[in-house]
Amino acid sequence: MTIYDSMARAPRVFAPRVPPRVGLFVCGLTPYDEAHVGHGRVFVVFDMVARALRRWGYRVFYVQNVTNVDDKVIVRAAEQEEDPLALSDRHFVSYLHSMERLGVRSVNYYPYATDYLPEILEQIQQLIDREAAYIATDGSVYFSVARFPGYGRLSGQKVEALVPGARVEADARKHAPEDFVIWKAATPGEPEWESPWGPGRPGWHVEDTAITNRLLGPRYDLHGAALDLIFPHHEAEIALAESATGQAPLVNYWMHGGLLMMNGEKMSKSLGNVSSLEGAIDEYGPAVLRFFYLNAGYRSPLDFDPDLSLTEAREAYERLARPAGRIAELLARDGEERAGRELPEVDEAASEALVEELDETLSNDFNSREAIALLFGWTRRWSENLPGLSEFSGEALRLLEAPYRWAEEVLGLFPRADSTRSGAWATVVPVAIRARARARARGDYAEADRIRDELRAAGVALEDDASGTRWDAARE
RNA sequence: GCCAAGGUGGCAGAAUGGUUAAUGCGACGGACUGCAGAUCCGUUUCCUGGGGGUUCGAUUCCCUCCCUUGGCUCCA
Repeated sequence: MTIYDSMARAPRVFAPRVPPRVGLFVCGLTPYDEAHVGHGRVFVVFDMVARALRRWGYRVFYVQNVTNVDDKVIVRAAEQEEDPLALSDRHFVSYLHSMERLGVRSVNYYPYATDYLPEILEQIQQLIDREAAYIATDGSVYFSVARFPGYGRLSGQKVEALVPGARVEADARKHAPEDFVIWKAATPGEPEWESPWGPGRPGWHVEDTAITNRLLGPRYDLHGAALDLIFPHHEAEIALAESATGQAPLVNYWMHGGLLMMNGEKMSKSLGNVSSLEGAIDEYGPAVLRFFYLNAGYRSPLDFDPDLSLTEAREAYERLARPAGRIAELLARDGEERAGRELPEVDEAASEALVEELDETLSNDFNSREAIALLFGWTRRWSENLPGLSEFSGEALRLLEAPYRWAEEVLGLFPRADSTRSGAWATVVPVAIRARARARARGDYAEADRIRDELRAAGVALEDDASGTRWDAARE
C-alpha cells in the first residue's frame, strides 16, 4: 500500500518500523468550544485509516491527544467564569459523544496534556541540557530554532523568510523572533504547575512530543492532522522531539488532510462560519455525514454548503444503503441458512473479486472515493433484482452483501444495526401494514391511504414494491 | 512578500502518458404503481484555468503565467 507523505511530497510505499505494529498519532482538539463539521472530517478520515490498516493486518496503536490547557481554553473559561480544566473536560466529553455517534472508535487512547506534566518537564529539561532551549528572565522556556538546522523542511519554509513576515512577535524574552515558547511562566489566576524554572504551564507543541515520546517512542510510523497544522505546529514537533531525543526522523510518514471549506473559506471558529458537528449528526445521521466526508479524497479541499452538501450526500448514500439494508434485513430475519436460489458462479466470483478490488483501491493512499464508486457499480448491477431478492439463499445474499460489509468494516457505512426498527414499532407497524393490504385488496384506497398517512404522521414511512410493503423511519 | 495545497461538466468530486475522462447529485424522457415513494431503463452534445515545451500521443511529465484557498507562531 502507498501513503502520500507530506514530507516527501510524494506517495511512498508504507512500511512500518516494526511490523505488524503501527504507531499512529493524530493531533486532537483543543476543546474550548463545540466541535464543528470541519473537525469531524479529519477524525473520520483517520478513523478510516486506522480501520483499514487493522483490516490489512497491522496492529495499530492510535493515540490522539487532548490539549486541555491552552490560551484559548483559559480565555474562554475566564469569559464564562468557569474553571479552565472543567471547561475543556465538558467540551471533550461532548466531542467524544459525537465521535461515538459517528462510529469513530478506532482511537486507543486520548491522553490529556495535563496528565503528562512529568514527561513534558523531562523533555524541556533535555532540551535545556542540550542547549536547544533557554530559560528567559521571567521563567519561561523557549526553543531556539537556530539550534535545529532541519527547521522548515516539512513546510518548505525558510527561517529567514519568517522574520519579514512581520507576524512573528518581537519579544524581549526571545533570543530570536522565530523561537517559540515551550514553558509559559505562570500568570496569576491561571492554571499553573511547578517546574525547575518556576511555576507555569506547557506550551502547545511540547505537549504532543512529550506524549508521543512516552507512548509511541522517539520515532514512530504515522502522524496525521489537517494541513493547517503543518506550520508551525508539526515543524515544531519535529524540532523539539528530534532535538530532545537525538533520534530522527520523529515520524516516518506524515499525512495531512484537506480543509473543509464553507463559502470559499476554511471553516473555522475564528471566522465564525462554522456548522456544528452535533447538529449535522442530528439532522442527517452519522452515516450520511461519514459518507459526505469519505466521498472525496482526504487531501482535497472539500466544499460544505449547509443546505446542499448533506442533502446530496443523503440521496447518494441512500442509493447504496437501501439495497444494503434490504439484504441485511433478510439475513437478520432468516439467517444465513435460508433456502433459495444460489448466485451463478460467475457472480460469486465477482463478489469476492470486488472485495479484493476495494482493498486494493483503498490501499492507494486511502482512495475512499474510488472505493465508493465501485460500490455504486455493484449496487447498480444488483438493484434490478431487488424485488426478487427474497428468492435468494442465505449464502447468495451473503455474497451480495459482502461489499457492503467491507464498507461497514473499513468506511463505517451501512451499519447493520438499525435501531429505528426495534421497539414497539416492530410489532405495531406490521399489523397496520396488514390492515392496509386488506384495504387495498378490496379496493378501499381511501382507507389504505388513511393508514399510510397516519403512520407517516407518527414518523413511519411505507413503501410498496413487488415484494410487498416495507417500512422505515420517515425523514422530514 | 515567502511557503504550501488546489483549479476537471449545471453541481459535488475521482482517475490516467493512449480507445467515447469515473462515480454521484441534479435535470429531462420512459417503465413499474390505485396513488405516492422507492427502484429500473434511456438521455444529459459542450468539462481537465491560460500559454509554451517534451512525446507518435499530455488532463497526466517539465517551464511559465493567472486564479482560489491555507500557513507564516491560536487553528482539525
